[in-house]
Amino acid sequence: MVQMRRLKPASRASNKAPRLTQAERTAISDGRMLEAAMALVLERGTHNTTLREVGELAGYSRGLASNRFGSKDELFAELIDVFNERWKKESSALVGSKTGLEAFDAANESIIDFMNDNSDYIRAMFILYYETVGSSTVMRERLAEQHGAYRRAIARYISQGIAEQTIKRTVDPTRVALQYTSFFFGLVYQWLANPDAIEFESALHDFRDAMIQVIGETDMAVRRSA
Amino acid sequence: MVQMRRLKPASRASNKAPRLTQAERTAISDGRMLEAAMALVLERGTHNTTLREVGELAGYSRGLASNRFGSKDELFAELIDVFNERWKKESSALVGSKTGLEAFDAANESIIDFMNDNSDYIRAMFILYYETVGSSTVMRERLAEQHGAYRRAIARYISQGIAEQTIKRTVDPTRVALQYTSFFFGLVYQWLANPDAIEFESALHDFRDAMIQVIGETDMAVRRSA
DNA sequence: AGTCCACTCGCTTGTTTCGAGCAAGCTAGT
DNA sequence: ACTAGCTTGCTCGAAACAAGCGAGTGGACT
Repeated sequence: MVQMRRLKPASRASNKAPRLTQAERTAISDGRMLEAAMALVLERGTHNTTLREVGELAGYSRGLASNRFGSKDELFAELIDVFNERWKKESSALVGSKTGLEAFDAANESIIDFMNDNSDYIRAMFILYYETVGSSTVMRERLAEQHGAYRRAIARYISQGIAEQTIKRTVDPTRVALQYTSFFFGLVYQWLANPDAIEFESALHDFRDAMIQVIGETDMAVRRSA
Repeated sequence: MVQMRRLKPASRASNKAPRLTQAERTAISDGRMLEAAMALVLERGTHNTTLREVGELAGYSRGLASNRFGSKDELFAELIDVFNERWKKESSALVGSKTGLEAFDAANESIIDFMNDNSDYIRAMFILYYETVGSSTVMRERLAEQHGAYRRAIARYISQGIAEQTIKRTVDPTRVALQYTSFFFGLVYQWLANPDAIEFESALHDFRDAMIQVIGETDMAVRRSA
């Protein structure tokens, strides 16, 4: 059970006036509520989280979450957007200007890094991802859009790898991309259901190696360099 | 929108007395309600399906679904159990007494068959599977149990394959099993989000071939027959 | 063997509780 | 005084539970 202590509400009565703009104020309360929502989703899933709890855990009233986000669905959509933003930033920081196989490996490692540092974050994110799949068409379309983006990103790395002759030219990038994303989503799914049973990092490395063994140019079928 | 016509309630006033036991009676109404629940989940997801609708679509009253299953969660748990039962039957029919690589391929094909014949069924089943992952601990444990069973089954086929020398003896069955189940769950997940983007059958075949290329004895790295 | 009563059990209906969502109201800064 | 962030009041609907209804059944008594 999450301790329902109310966080101090935005310290408005501070001695030196913080001098905030309106946008900054709402950003603070929104942030607090999103954080609270994440904690609650982690603990009980979206289903058993109420907007009342979100508002109160964030240090506000019963109704604020409703008032700001309009609906539960929109709150969670917002959460997913925040997650995606942060993920994209993390990933592109590690991939940088790399291309092809190198970029692919960097992306792979960025997932592992992100996972190690923010496993709760990731957990909540994917709970949202998976629960959304049975929702309204609107939500599902956004999800499909995201999935497509992942697949395209991977496919691009593979194409580059072919151009750079680190990957066999007989390989179909979109098929490989689908294999990779499928493996990844499925791995996370099983990890969510039973974290103890899944060795996340080594599973990803194993899969990467197996994949390169199939799609890499023969002299490339080596262990990734640490 | 599902047409909300009430099905004829169990024809008790039949001319030749059906002479049913209590257990048979409840089995009929339970079955009708599970069927209704499936249809509604398919159409709107678990979220937007009410117990009232389930009962009424099945041809009964507002409250029966509640009365029988106790809670929404338990109804869906029951649905999952029914699905699993049917799946297991289908699968073991095709696997039969096969072992090793043959059994693995048969299992793979059974999925494809089941998919082609009952895609709605599967769809509903996995919506439930994925939505459950963020639920209460009890539910998640059942899910974890299921996942573990799948992994163990695949691992057994791999082990047999090693014994039969169709699969390299350097292969770790549990790792390969995890790769396979991950791929499968992730593929279904993306298919749920966007059925049009995913070519289910060929994706499974592709993956199977890639896997065998890695784990099969060199002379085994051939296309599956048919 | 036939009649009747009481009981069982599948199903319904009444009711409570609680969450989502909306609207109107309040209040601290400008 | 006005704006804008936040709260409170309220309505609607779903879940869950309890009490009730009624058809069919078994047992007792004649």
